[in-house]
Parts: sequence; C-alpha cells; structure tokens
Amino acid sequence: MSTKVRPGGCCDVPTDPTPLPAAERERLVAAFKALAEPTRLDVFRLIAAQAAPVCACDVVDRFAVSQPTVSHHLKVLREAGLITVSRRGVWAYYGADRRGLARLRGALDGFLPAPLAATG
Amino acid sequence: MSTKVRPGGCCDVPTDPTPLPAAERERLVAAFKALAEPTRLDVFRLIAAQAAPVCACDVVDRFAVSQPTVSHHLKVLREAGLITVSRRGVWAYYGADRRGLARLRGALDGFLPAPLAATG
DNA sequence: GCAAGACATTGACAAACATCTATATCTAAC
DNA sequence: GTTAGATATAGATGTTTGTCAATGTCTTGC
Repeated sequence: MSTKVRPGGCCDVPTDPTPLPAAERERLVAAFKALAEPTRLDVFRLIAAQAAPVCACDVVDRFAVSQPTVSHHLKVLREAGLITVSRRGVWAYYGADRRGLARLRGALDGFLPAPLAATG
Repeated sequence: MSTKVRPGGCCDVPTDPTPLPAAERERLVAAFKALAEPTRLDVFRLIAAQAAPVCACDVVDRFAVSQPTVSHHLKVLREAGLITVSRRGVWAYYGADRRGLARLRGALDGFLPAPLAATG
C-alpha cells in the first residue's frame, strides 16, 4: 500500500527492505570492504582466477607491496570468507571460497525488489 | 600449461587473471567501497528495495545519522554508479541504478576461471 | 522580495586503515 | 640443535573516511 499522504506531500512512505540479520549484514560488509581496496582486489582476482590454490610466495612476487602487507591482505580476504588457506610444509596455499562469492552474488540479487530482480 | 618448476619447488606459476582496464577497476573499487559501510549499505538497500525512487527526506527520517551524513552517503553511492537522482521542486528522489548492480554482478562472475564459473 | 524549508557543501575531528620495518613463529634440512 | 627460509604478528605512521555543526544554495509560497 503506502499511499499515506506525507506532511510535506513529497511522496509515499517507502517500503521496508528485506530483513537482514545482523550477523549476515556484518559478513556482507566485511566482504565488500575486503574487495574495496585496489591492491587487495587484485590479490583476490589473482587467486580466484586459478584452478588450483596459489602459493603465498607467488602473491608476494606479483605485487609491489611488502610481504607483511600481502599477508595482511590475505588475512582480510580470509576473514571475509572470500578465500581459504591450506598449509603444506612451510608454504601456504590460498584458493577462492566459492561460497563467499555466491553469498555476495545472492546479496546483490536480493537488493532489488522481487518483481524487478526477475526482469532485469 | 604452467608446469614450470619453481626455484623453491612450491608450486606452479599462477596464470594471469582476466585483464581489467584501469577505469573499470576504479569503478569497481568505488562500488565495493560504497557498499562496504554499514549505514551506507542500509541506505542503498532501502533505496534498491523500492519500485519507485525514494525521497531523500525519507532516507533522513529512517536513519540515526544527521542529514548531512545521509547526503554524503547518497553522494558516494551516486558517484559509484549505484543510484541515480532526479529532482522535483525542492525534493530529490533517489533510485537504484540497475546498470551499476549488473556491472557488479558481472565482475563477481568474471573473477572465477571460466570452467569453474559455469559449474559453481 | 522575503521567509521557510529541502538538500548540498564546508571544515573539523576521531576512528579506521594501508603500509612499512622489525621481529616472531614454524617447518625442513643438515 | 642449528640454520635457513616462508609466513605471520606487532608497533608505528601517514592517509582516508564517517560523522557532526554550521553554513550555503535553491525552490516554493506568500
């Protein structure tokens, strides 16, 4: 409905968006934040482009920032649920977490109202 | 390919991700950054959930931050290509820019390598 | 023209963050 | 056990950013 006349007469009352649990919202914000930094986005894109997990040393080699900075970015991406890590000996291998990407995509789709999301 | 043996023997050389033009990368980062702030994400969700554009005054009414702060968030979202604004008299109406959302979604899909993106 | 109201801009400030150097931890090889 | 190398953590620093109060701009109605 929402045909209530406003005091100022500017418009109708907006409808409420789909409820978003606090935990899910926090995770979503963390994921967006993780991808919102140029270097970190490139790190993620490198990792996500591989068929197999990438050695951390290769990530360090590819970027113009220091090893601790790369390590920090990897940690942020991991805590955002976008990549996973597995260790073999002294090496750490990072791979894209497809569930994280799927969650992000699902959230994007959920932003639009149902009728419009279907059309375009 | 990429079966080259590394000096350290840790792994294969990672393949290059899909090239991302600087301008497109910048726009992508701006969009992620715009959604990476809790209040701003909620503002966007409110706007995107509507079938028709929302009056700015309604956004101000709904959030616990000041009017200038809301105005700032709206500007960030607009400059990120996620919402558009149209004015009628003294009022400003904000609506979701579906192209911005589509662009974001397309980027997410492009992160994974082709074979995996199809399956997962 | 003037007053009122809606929205945008400015300037200031505290918190968050990306980055570095230095150091710690942990594994493998000898 | 000691050394070397890969990765993670800690502390410091300059920049970015979210927020507010104050003010500016622009439109409407009298």
